[in-house]
Amino acid sequence: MDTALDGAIRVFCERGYHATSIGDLTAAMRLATGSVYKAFRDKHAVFLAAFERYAAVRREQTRNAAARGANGREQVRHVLLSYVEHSQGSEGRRGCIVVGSAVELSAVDPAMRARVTAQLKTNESFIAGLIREGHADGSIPRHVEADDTARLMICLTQGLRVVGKARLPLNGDRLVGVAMRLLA
Amino acid sequence: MDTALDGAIRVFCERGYHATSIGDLTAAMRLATGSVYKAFRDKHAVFLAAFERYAAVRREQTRNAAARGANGREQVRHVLLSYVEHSQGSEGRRGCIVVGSAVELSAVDPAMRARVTAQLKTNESFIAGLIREGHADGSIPRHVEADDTARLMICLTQGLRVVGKARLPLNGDRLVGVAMRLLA
DNA sequence: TTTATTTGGAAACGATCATTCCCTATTATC
DNA sequence: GATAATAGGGAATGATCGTTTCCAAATAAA
Repeated sequence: MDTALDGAIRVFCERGYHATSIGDLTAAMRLATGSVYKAFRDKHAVFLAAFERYAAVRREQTRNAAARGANGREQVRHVLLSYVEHSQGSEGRRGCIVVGSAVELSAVDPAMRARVTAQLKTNESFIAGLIREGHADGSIPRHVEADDTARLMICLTQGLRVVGKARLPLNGDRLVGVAMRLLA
Repeated sequence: MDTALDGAIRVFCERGYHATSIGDLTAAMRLATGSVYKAFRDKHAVFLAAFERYAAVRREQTRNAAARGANGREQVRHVLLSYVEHSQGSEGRRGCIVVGSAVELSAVDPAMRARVTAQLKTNESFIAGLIREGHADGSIPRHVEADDTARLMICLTQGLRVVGKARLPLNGDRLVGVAMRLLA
């Protein structure tokens, strides 16, 4: 089932919700029409399940990236680097289902909007926590305000996905090098 | 005609391309179906015209915002402030047609992708130019690299539109205050 | 006034969409 | 081994989409 959902994630990321037909879904999930409707109530339910799985995987990937840093500052740096990497290449061109949901659905689908904001806030407070760790371990100056800086970094990460989907090249080292000035 | 296009912009921003039906368009443009097809070849042509007009208006608004600054650094600050303002409130909830096109169409529509990247690059080099002005007038230190910083700021602005569409509150003064550290 | 010409509006069309229904294997139960 | 139950696949269905076509009204020309 997860392998089928991975296929759904792939096609939903690439084309978004409305441009993905049931035919696209059955092809990507390697399931027949009837089987999809046996497992999910409707297309919206497939999208919701794909979103949940995608968000969970991405949360874990972000936490793994942070774990590669030795202090708060380095942890933030690795999170940003991870975001740039995921916004590039084939995955970057495919796109992010969270950004896609925010842009395509949040205006007309309160349930999806709630999940988008939840994911954004989770990541935001995770980054704010890393900044506070940096305060504690001395790697980030105290005058760097955690909450505002974290919200700005969330904007940055979501923007990376947009720019990456438009296929502008993103140099991880240089962009993150510039972004780290926010922690100076 | 421009007033009709403004209606099209409104509905395309809010719902995106695929979720906007011809019925939505005729209502928003205050035109009957036949009249829309008399003025445009098809739905895609309406979207393209709406995109062009939106992009031109936004370019001018961004340049007007920059003109409010007395030096390079202040000009960048006003551009960022302008983006936060446009990403908030009813306009922020409505969304940006450039971001929408990047997310919804750039994967499958090369013509639209080209226009998205053109708009991003135009804004990027505009910001880079402002930073170089700051270099010249002494308001921005020379060690602030213009191109990379400008690209990062483009990511930031596009991310602001995503986060604003998800209806997270954005405090302009505080966010821009944090972002201005990039020019320190 | 009458006749072209143009503009706006609504019904009609084929195509495609999401969804349902039914049939066929396959597995589990007795 | 026979039967019941379940899961998967694909054709049928009603609705909606984008598009076309035709008609009426208004304007300009004669």
